[in-house]
Amino acid sequence: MDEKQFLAEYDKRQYDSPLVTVDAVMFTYHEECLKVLLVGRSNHPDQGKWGLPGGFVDLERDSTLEDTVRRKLKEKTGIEPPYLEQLQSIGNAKRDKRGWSVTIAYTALMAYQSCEAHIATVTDAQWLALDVVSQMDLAFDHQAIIGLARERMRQKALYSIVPAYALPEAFTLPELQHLHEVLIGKSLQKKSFRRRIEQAELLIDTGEKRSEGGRPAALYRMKQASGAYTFVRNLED
Amino acid sequence: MDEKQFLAEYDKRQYDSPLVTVDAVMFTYHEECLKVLLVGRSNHPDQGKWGLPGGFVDLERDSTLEDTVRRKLKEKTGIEPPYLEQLQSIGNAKRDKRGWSVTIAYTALMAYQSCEAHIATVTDAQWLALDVVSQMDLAFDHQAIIGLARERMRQKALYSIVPAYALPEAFTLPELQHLHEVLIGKSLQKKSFRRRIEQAELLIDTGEKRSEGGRPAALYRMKQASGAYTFVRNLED
DNA sequence: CCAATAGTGTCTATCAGACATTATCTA
DNA sequence: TAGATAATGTCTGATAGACACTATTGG
Repeated sequence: MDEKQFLAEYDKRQYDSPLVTVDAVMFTYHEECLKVLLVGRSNHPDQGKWGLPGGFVDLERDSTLEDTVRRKLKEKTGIEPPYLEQLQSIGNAKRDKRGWSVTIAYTALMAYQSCEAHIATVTDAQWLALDVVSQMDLAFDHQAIIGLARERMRQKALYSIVPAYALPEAFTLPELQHLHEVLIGKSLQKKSFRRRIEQAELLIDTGEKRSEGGRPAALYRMKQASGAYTFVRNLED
Repeated sequence: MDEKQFLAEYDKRQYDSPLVTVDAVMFTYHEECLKVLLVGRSNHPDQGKWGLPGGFVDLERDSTLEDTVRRKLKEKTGIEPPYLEQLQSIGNAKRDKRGWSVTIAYTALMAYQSCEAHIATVTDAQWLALDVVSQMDLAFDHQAIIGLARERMRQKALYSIVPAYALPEAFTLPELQHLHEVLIGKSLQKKSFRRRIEQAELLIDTGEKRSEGGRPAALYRMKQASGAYTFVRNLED
């Protein structure tokens, strides 16, 4: 039998295969704390619980897994996030009551402001502070997935400025530093923090300032490639 | 309708879902070069081509994705690899002629010697040098997956001694250094390389030596947790 | 002895940590 | 002016790179 004939006769329905979903851990930074986007589940299973935005791949509409995530996130936030990266896939027989299930989990970052208006119009999606979320009973294994995403972001905070995608396009260095401090879980030396960013020329000074009650801080925005930059030397853990 | 009833009536066959496979990029180090384990495909699609070991999740036998990979690798090599880590999932409508397909790709490392005898007994699996493989026409997108795995290992060589899992249990420092050099693609200062490993106390001196024509080199083995250790400062790229 | 390979001594350069000092705003 | 926050100066310590040197084997 040649391949053409094989493919013509192939019917995947005769093989049992796992459920396939994607889930996104969307972080932002607002009011000095890390928040994650949760969605109220309106369907079984785990109806009524909060969980991560995500869902089934639509074989017609999505041509890649990332299409699926972007589509799901756009439904909830109104926009596509400026940072989206695959986190990890979790697949086992127990995580979903409907049966053997695989989820491809993503981490995403966006500014609180860029979807504030959209979120306000819906009741089934909201930003929740991470320390509140960790006390909640979430759907499926979403609590564990959030834990994985958080740990990954913590690592990134040690060797990159990826967390900056959780801020508005223009931000101050003290603001970025505080975000890193929240992620890493300890305070940082501002001199060290500024020095490495300056030296790597990762940010552009917009020339504008923002005042918080003292000396106004310079507003910066990221250069195009800055998300991909990694420092050779990590901040201390 | 309550959840119990929902689950009783749920039939996943009514929803179209992607094919789900796992694939493993198994590296080893032998005769001064990096090799990857390839398997000759005996079935359509891409029958006759070489590809990565892997296959469909067996919903009955496997209770996690990792079970699937370990099972597939054991079939080909006779043993389970000492290092196995999820690499990335690739899912899109085009990568498999049978239709929308997701593969969860893993990177694995093992010593050449530990499956040499088993591999010799089969004709459909063999170790191939990476620079040979890169010229081959492999099944599906496996060439690209190998590229991803290689890049990940290159990164790990800069900040960890994970590559040591591609060596026999006892190995010499010059041997490990050369493996890192092959991965990174440039030569390293032996002083720097030794110093960081010594200082982090990652290896145990077995007391034995191995001679290669000059002064005999000390044989070491990894401590238990050494694979998880990351240096704060990377080797230069 | 020489050739080959393993391993050390030691200097320099880089960069994060620490912390004191200066700058610039508002009330 | 004081209080607050932003930004800089400068010293120390850790560690990677460079490279010369010594050590241990086999001919």
